[in-house]
Amino acid sequence: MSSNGSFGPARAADWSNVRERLRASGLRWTPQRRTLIEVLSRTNGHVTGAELVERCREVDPGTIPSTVYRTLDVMEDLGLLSHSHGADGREEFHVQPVAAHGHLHCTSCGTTWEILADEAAAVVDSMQRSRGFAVDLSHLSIAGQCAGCSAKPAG
Amino acid sequence: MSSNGSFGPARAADWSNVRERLRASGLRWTPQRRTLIEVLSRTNGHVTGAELVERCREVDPGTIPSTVYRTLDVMEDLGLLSHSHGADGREEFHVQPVAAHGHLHCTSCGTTWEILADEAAAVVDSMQRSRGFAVDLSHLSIAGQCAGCSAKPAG
DNA sequence: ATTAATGCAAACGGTTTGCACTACT
DNA sequence: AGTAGTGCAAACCGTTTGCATTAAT
Repeated sequence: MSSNGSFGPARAADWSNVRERLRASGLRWTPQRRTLIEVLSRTNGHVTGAELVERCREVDPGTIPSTVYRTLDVMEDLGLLSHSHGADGREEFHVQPVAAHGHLHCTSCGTTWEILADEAAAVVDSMQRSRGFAVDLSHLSIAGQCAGCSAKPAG
Repeated sequence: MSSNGSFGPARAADWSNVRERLRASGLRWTPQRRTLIEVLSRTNGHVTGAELVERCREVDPGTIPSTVYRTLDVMEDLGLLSHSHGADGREEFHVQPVAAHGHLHCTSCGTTWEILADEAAAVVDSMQRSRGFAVDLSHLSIAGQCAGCSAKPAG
């Protein structure tokens, strides 16, 4: 599936050819899409749809939510994005560039970290063994208490 | 935490004494709460808030959503319920009786299974080791493809 | 008599949809 | 010209909130 076996510094996807990719599918290149791609290209990790709308507005104040969501759909079809649901239940988009990863969410301090493949190996392997279940790392979501918060007296 | 060390047939929580539990906290026993408890008492596993509202309506057609949600809050405070977020991002309530467990969701067929503590040990241990992170099993959510769907040619 | 809880209705927040209009190709 | 995409506004869906009223204690 992935072409590189290691998980070194994640390389960003090639947003520069989205235009051609769209064309190839008979789709179009518009200013609004350009704006979203610009935003996405400097994003790595996860963002909610609402966040993207907001960031697009910084670039183009006239940004319309529905347009953003529709374009996000298209980007997902192109394989440049994927989405899951965050700890608060909101849609959460992942910029594909970074190796597939899950999330670790501390319910005490609210911080979220990424879990890369090697760290998730234990989960992936055990689910495969016990159930024959193929874990989708990019949808893996684990909640609990981080080291810092576990240490504290729990204020 | 749990009084029984094994994970045999999960036994339902004692909903019969909720009334007293409420009283003990200076809270009240009302017909509406009775309805919800009735519904909850024959529920094991996970349900969404909306589902509970609907089931309550089957018992008492006059059920009001806000009342249900408010009572669910109370039940959670009493420790009889917990909640997390399902694959579709909706609130998902868990009837506590069953040992703490996570969820395994097949994105192909939509089925959801429960992951009990022994199965999750690999995850819990590895996160503890690598990050000092204390995984909250009841919020663990893993998505991917189940054995059956992985086997199929992928329709 | 207290005051927790209810019913109602409106608000909310993120996301989706219908449709006439615009603009990419 | 043809049709994908946009803007807009309204709908949606689950959930939350404010407030006057009701009812458990």
